[in-house]
Amino acid sequence: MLIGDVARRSGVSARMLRHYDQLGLVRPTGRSGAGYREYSDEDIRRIFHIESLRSLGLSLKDVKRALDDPAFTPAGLVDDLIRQTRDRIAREQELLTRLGQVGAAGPADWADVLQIIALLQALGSDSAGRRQRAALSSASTDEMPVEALVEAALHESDPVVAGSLRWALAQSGDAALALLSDALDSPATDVRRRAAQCIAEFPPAAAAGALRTALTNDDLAVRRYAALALGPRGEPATIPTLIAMVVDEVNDVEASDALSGLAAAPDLAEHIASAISGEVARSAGDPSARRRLTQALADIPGPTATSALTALAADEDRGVAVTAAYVLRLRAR
Amino acid sequence: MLIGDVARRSGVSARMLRHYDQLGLVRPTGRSGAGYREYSDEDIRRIFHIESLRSLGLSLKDVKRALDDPAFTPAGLVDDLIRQTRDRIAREQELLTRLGQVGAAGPADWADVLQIIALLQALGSDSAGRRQRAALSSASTDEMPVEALVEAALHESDPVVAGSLRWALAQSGDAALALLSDALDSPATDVRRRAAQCIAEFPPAAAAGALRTALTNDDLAVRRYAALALGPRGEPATIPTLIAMVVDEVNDVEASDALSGLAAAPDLAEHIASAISGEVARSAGDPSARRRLTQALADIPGPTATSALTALAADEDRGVAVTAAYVLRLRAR
DNA sequence: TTTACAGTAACGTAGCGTAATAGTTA
DNA sequence: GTAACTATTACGCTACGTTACTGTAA
Repeated sequence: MLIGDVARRSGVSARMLRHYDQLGLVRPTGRSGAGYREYSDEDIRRIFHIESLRSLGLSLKDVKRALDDPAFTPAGLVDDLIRQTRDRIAREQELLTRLGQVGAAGPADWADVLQIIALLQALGSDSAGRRQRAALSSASTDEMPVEALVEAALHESDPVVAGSLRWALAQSGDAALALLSDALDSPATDVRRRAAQCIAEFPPAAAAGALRTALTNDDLAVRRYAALALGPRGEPATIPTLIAMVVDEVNDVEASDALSGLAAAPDLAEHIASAISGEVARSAGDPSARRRLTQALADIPGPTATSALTALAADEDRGVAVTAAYVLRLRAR
Repeated sequence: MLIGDVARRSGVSARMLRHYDQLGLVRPTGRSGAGYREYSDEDIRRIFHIESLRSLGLSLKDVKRALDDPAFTPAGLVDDLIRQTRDRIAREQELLTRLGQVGAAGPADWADVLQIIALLQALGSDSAGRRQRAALSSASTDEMPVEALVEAALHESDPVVAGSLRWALAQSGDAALALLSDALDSPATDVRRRAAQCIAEFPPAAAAGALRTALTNDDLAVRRYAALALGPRGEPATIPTLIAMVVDEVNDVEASDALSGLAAAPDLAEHIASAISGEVARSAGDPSARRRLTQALADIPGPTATSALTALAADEDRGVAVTAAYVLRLRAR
């Protein structure tokens, strides 16, 4: 069979068949009088074998060895190919995420692209200082790679850098809020909490929706961040969480402040006071919790708070009793 | 700065810096008296820009355009790069599965590899005939690519080919059984059932363990295959499923046979008979189910079966009553 | 004679590594 | 004088496509 026929039947171009000949991979069995290559059935089988091995990613050189050198076994080579392919895939995946982050930022020109890349590199750096500078500079960038910033903020362990990233994100816009809201349901505890903390630092108007959702999150820490952010905005649904924070001594000062702010509305004040006095009853064995609750009650106006304080003035714990009595004297004026 | 310094500081080889010079990508600002390239700070910035863009996968030609041609914007190109990267990843993934299948078969030489590849190609063919031949020939192969055969068997829709694949797998060995057992918990209904059917056709001794596990599978169809395979082997745990098959008219003849086989043990016979008569009571509105249950009872020896048949001889459905009476006459001899 | 092949030879691709050879600098 | 630079030129690698020019079969 002549080269053109072979090419059509095997799908290998005539050029490549000549190349194979030159490499010694397939020497056509014969030549016609005019020097035309004549391929036998055996040659053609060999061509198919070559294509089979090439489909596994073997180089032409390895194919030649595989077909001609009996000492060359597949054992190690196949494993090698698997490893190399895995490596290539991993690299391509990284490239893809980078490209995705750049693309998501919607750069207008190549200068933007360069800025974004520099930012991404710095955000991924091992040096906290570089990450920090990147976080700060990102806020002054035209096209912020929000996706990458969120990613970085959700995984940043350095508290200073994390703070800068939250600040940078807070400047960014609603796209970041959407991504962060998704992260509230992440399987990783740390990620959920960082997401909540980020959202809490957004301008209140923009973040209110996301925070109200967070208020019912399964994760206690998430609910706490949301309560601390929403409480000062007058959201009554935060009250149970805020009181629990006072009891558990978790950001209890801020929680108390938020509660006293909420108590500016008279009906809420009554509600808060009775909820706190309920907690007092439940804190029988924990005088330090009662002391914090007493201090929280101090800033809640109204008769319910006053009567609760009166009861606390007779508390078995001396510190609690003294504090309550003092607060009562102040309120009397 | 001279080329060596630049190379050390930027990580770009001197060779590449000369190459960039030749391409016009970075023309060093000056030359020394002896013709040495002298790079300015601006040149170095440009080199870093080049490396940044290259890290996104841009070719040198595109990098040059990006840095020099203001009309060339990133808009389309980044999307193109993303698409191309996705394509490459998809291709590499396919290659990886092929390599995995070949590697898992543990070929001793390249002839084995060629055989396996041919098999894989045929198994993936669109022509049922080719798949069928591949399935049949796979059984006579030294190094069976068990992984690929299982994969094929779990997704084969043509019943003839599927049968051949099950047969081929049954010849193979325990590796296939392990893979098939995993597939019993696949999220895809079809896959689970095909796996069960495959396991059921293995030599009973080898498959017993897997089948006993399958007996408690969430999928009813899986439990049925397991019961049909294990029942004739004397496994009492199959009894409820087998009786349910009689009621539901699913392979009820084979199920009845299996039950009568199990009933060779006298205590099991009593158990089966009382279970069946319980089903009879529950089949009040379904005379055809009662008829099948009657026929199943026919082959169960012992007093419980006899008394159940006696009750059925007075069934409101004429067909059931006649059958039961006839069976009772046979048993009387 | 035309047409469709065949042949050889050689260049181009991308991104470099690796010389070989010669001049420069400290 | 020697070591450590630098310069230019050019070949090699991979797996082909393409082109140019020439020869052959039907």
